[in-house]
Amino acid sequence: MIDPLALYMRRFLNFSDEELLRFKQFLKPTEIKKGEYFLQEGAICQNVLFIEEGLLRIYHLHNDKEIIRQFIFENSFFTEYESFLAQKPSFYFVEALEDCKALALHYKDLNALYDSSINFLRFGKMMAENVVQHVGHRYMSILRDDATTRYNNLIKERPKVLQRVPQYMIASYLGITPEALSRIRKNMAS
Amino acid sequence: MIDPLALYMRRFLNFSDEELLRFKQFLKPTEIKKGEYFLQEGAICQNVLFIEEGLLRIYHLHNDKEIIRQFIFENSFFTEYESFLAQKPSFYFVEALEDCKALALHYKDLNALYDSSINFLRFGKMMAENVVQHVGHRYMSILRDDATTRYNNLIKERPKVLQRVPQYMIASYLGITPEALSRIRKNMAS
DNA sequence: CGAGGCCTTGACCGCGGTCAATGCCCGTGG
DNA sequence: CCACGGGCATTGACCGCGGTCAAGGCCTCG
Repeated sequence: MIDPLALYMRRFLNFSDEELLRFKQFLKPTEIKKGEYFLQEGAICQNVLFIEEGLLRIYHLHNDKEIIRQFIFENSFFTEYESFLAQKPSFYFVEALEDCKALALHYKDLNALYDSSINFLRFGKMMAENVVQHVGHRYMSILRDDATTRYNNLIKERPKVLQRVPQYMIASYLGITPEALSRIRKNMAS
Repeated sequence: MIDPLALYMRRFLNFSDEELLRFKQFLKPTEIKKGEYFLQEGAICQNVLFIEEGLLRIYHLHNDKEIIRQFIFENSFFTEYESFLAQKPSFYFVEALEDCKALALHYKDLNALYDSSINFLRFGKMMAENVVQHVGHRYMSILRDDATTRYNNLIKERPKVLQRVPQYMIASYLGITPEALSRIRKNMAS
């Protein structure tokens, strides 16, 4: 039987069946319908998600403008680190762009897992290190590349985004306006 | 006796004296003179540093232009995560802007420490999570704020940088040219 | 058929980049 | 002690990328 969660986790560490079973005991199946929020600004992020189906976006509101930080697809873990780790109010919104099925792991349960087995701690460390690399890339890309280059990189590296996310959100993710993205696409066609 | 390293580490976890001693056994005192490199592009980052004195910068070379990613001051840990974790060639240079005294911890020794005590693993996880937050902030700041705002934030949040780093490097760190920073400063005076 | 959301297009503007000239500071050597 | 040179900051002129505002077209859905 297919078990995307086990597959995912074993790509990083070879967890025993017993460990995976223990891990899964804490997971709570959750549905987030399109347009609903997993997290709102001001709320404390209590859970890590493993997304089985669907698509989320995390964005920040600044002067009534949305700045999209990331799109999160199925078969990956997600949490709003800043709020989750410090258990303090978040500056971000996390909204479902498609109907989502996910497994939620609560803050206290995760910490219990960390204390129960060194492998979970290793895994948590690896997840954080992964995020460091990913955000680091995007940070340098913004400093280094113009908008057209960033759009081309997105096409190459995450084509799924183009297919499943409306253009004005992609623009926000790239750090430009919908008008600018429209012009970039026009210029690329010629 | 003052022990900045112990102070630093105990701000995160209460390590026992025995643990700290074990940790320190692996540290190798290192000097990096102003202008010398801790890491060059293409080399593999073999060490984590704890910087006791001095100041480093990490930058990337793109079309003969330096893009400064970070300044690293005394009393903090540093490594080039991407190269260090995967033990693969780095895209960055790490250069001393002032004479540095540092303690170097080798890749294999760090991993031995991770295996020897869960506290070191916890600490490593916290360091990574710290970087996530920090880089995350800077990422959002670039998307959200114009250059003047970013400069003002730097003044507020890291005034030491202004005192110890030449202006054209600050400009690079902010993602603008020296000329642009000069104009910003001029406008702020009036 | 009408309404609203999204994409496109055009006109205009401003932030920041580029290039070149100038000034300033400071270390070095005649 | 002064002259020179090199590195850094500043200033001005000009330009282009991307933002802003407004209008128009297209789709979907009620």
